[in-house]
Amino acid sequence: MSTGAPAGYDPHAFEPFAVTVDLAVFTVRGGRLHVLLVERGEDPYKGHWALPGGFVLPRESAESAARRELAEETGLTEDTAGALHLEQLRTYSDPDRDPRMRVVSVAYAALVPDLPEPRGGGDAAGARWWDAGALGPLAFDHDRILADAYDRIGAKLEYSCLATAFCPPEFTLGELQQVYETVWGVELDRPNFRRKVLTTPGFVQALEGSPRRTGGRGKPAALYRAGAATALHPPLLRPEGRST
Amino acid sequence: MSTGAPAGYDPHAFEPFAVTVDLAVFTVRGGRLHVLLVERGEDPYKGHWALPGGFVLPRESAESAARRELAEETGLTEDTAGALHLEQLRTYSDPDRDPRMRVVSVAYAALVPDLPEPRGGGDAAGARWWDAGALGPLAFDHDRILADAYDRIGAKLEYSCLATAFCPPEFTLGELQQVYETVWGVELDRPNFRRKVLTTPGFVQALEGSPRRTGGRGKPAALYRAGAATALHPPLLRPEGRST
DNA sequence: GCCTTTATAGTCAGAATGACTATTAAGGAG
DNA sequence: CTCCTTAATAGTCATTCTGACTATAAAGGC
Repeated sequence: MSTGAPAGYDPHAFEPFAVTVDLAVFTVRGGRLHVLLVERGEDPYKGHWALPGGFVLPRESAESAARRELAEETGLTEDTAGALHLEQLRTYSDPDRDPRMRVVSVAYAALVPDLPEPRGGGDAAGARWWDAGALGPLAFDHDRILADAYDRIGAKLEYSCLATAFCPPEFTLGELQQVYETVWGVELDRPNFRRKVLTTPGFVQALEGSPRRTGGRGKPAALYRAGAATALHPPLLRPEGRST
Repeated sequence: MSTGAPAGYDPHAFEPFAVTVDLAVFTVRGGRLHVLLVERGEDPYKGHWALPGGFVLPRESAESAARRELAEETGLTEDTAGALHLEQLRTYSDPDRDPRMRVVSVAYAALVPDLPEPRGGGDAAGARWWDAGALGPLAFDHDRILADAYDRIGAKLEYSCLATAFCPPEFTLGELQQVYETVWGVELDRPNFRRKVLTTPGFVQALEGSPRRTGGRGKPAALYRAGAATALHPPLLRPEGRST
């Protein structure tokens, strides 16, 4: 706000706003994009699945609330997953988006590497990963939030180094390419992808002594870790059109 | 929100959140980027300049509130400026960002063509355009919001057709180029800019009968209006690095 | 009529990309 | 052990896109 409260504004005068966060937590497992959802144990939308989230506490910022919720739902903290990427998406404020009261929700997208199945901690009845491809309707306006989140990360892969956030600390270029192919739903040419990634300074960084990942079916692949760069110049454009 | 209020959650139990909108309204005039600011008439920050904005009313969305405030401050509605572009930026929720109470603010960026000086309508003591280059410190965290807004529109010019929102309904390619040069603070090669814009389908649309803008100093320029496209493929990249 | 200014047309080399082919190095089947 | 399959890696080549230019056209000012 800015122009000052209306003269005589009383914070308690009318039904107040509640402020919450909603999280679209994505991961790539088995060549499919997955989203973390929790099952609602109460009305409204009892039995439906929803994005994890919760109230912003009186003395915390929305981002702190998002990190707290993320830790509660996934058991992850900044330490356990250094690559954790949390990004504010946008805020949803339709007056009727929650039938119980006026709730304004700040949505975040989080990208995590493949994780173990979430422990059922927190207040959620159950939490599990769902294939993002085929989801039944979610509670509240979460379908819309999820669609916006999906658009955002797809677009962001084009001009940022974000894809490494989906990978474990050490990864092969094939795994990185898998991330792009999974999120975009397209196939990329392997040599071209490789050239692009390796000629972009700071995108990835070869591991010392060039260890290789063996045990797979083909020629062992070199290992890399995420580089220092955050932006991609020029961008790595999707074969077709874009959104946003 | 999503997981349900904590059992027994009472909306009136603690100091509630107020939800506001803040607007970074940009225009290009005289080859300089300008921002609309209002002077605060009350403490805190009395006498400082701030982004226009105000409370979200109990039955309206943040976007409606933003449009309402924008109309109040500029005298513009959707009708008067068809090209008006309003875009949600992000939400600022630091617990101490307003010393009076807990205020969560949804920030929007608006792009408008060159407008007459704003009438002093609304509750603001005074409102005027400021050169975005050299601004004194603003009230609250508005310096930060403004910086974020600036980053966003600069980045968005690269991959969207947004620049036309700064132009009047009919414009020349020179004027469009001026927008890019002003926002990015760089000089662009005129023939190359022209080539890029004209070969991007749907970016601009030549006016029927190819009228020309005369009265200027050089050869009269052809007039265009904004095309149907919203995204730029491939993008029009800035000469140097980017942000966000 | 010059001169300045701006719009517009066109050229040319380098960079980046898309579509390929070839080679290397593993595991698995026989 | 040897062939076969699989995947990683190394190149090639043509096309597209871009940046840096030069040239021409059409206005106003003197």
